[in-house]
Amino acid sequence: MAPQEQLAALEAKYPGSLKQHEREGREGLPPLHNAVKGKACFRLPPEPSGFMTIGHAMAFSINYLYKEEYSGELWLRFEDTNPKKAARRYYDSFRRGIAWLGITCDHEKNISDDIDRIYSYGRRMVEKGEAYACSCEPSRAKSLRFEGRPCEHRDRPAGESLALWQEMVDKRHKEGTLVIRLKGEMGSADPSLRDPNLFRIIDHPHPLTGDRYTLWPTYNLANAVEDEICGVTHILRSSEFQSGLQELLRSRLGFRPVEVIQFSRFNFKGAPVKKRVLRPLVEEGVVSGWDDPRMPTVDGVRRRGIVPEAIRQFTLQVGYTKTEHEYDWSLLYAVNRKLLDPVSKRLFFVPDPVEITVDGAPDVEAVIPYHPERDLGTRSIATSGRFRVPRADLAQLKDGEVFRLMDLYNVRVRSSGGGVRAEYAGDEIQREGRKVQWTADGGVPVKVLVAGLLFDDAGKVDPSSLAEVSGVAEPSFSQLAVGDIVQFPRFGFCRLDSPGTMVMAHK
RNA sequence: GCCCCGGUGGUGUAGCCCGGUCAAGCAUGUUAGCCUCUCGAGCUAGCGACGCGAGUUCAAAUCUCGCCCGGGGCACCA
Repeated sequence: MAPQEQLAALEAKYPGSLKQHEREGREGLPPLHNAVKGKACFRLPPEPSGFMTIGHAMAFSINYLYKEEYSGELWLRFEDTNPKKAARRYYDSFRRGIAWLGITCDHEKNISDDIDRIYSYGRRMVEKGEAYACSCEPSRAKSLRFEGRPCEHRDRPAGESLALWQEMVDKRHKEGTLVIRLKGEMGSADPSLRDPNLFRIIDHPHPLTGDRYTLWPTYNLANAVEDEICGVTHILRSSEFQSGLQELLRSRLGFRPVEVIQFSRFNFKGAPVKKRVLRPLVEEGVVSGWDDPRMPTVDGVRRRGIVPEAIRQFTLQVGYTKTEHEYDWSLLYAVNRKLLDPVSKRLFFVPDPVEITVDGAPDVEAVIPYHPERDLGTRSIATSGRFRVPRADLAQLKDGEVFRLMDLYNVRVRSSGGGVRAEYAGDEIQREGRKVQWTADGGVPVKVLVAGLLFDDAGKVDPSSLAEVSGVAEPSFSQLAVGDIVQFPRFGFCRLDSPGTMVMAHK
């Protein structure tokens, strides 16, 4: 049967089966369940115990994008319930990174501001016998939990637990001796519901509240309470946070339900965002700091010339899924390049320069536009026959071959290899033939840092992943301000990191 | 060990809920060509994927079951 006949037969036997499906690719992020325009509320929940990573940036962007889409509210809420880990410089890192991304939050708070409020919920649960004070050794509690068996403290009278609670609040117990546990579901198949800890004593000054509290709520309780207080309607977070326990806590505390959407962590190839992996690199000096251009931190990618809009667009493109993924940097680079290309000045840069003298060269003042298509202005460069060109280009030229000094004139090589002599060969533009960048007198020495992958395919740290290229740039280079991004043609897009030092973003 | 959640080209995703023009779209990557005073941008063409097995069905990426593989959780971390 011919294809047409087959289709006709199928349609006759199963009417309607062949109706064309609309192939509408998803535009932007998928719609949210139960999100009402003007009533949705989201949160950015960083723990101020490390620097902001690009993973945070993407997760935050998702929340922000939704907040915008639904005209909702957005909280920046520091999850600082572990005084041993929180530090002021990390709060700042997040504030800085969020501002850089162009994310505006409607409210900002720290959980440590609300400890008294969280206490009142805790106290109520203890009073009602829904939570109890437990003095088991951690290892014992753990193995009982593993087996799904309760300890003797579980049946302690509520009054007794309440007295202990008050003593804990009053700092009359030592760290590690007593905790408050939820009377959860000891027989549950989900081990996280088996009487988890709600409060524990941490005798360590907090960067914001000092020594005011030593009894601290654990993450799950603090979150359940805070999401209620903040009026959060939608939680979008990565999947290392399991939701079962918070749901249980919300229902025990009589809180309204919240939509929870989990997605897997945003990993980039060769640069894991886990603090556990990143911290040793800093401490052992493998990288120069948290803002090393190889680091997947916000400070790191900013230094190498990734622009905030690129992170936003990239996030929108890849969206979020529960699939494990490892983004190839080229995906981000492509987005960044499209943003940078139309607005970046082109500046001549000669890596590994070698001098040539052009015999018979006219004295020319070249006026060259900063961009081949856009009007980004021009610069003029005076020349008088002495140039520096890339060694690699010169090495590939045969004796007698003609090449072009870009935007200037043609030159014939006189001796090959390390040849330093050449002669003027007209200025008519030739379609074929090599075009090389050059600098004349007045070139500026420039160092370019080129970031590679911190970890190789085997997962081993590559200490030589930051390459350095030395060269010379044209005089207008010295007019750049730190933070400016330009393209060195045939080399790559680079950002001025400090006077005389560029960091390459990508080709 | 127990509990969740996943598996579509090299990479990232769309499609899966509601089976059919899906011999699978898009982006990135890569190859070739065009264009270009850049190896950038732009344009054209090519390459490349439904984890495995069984079942249901006229028809399975899509539904069912089993298996395999991966991630996360089970902290006095968040």
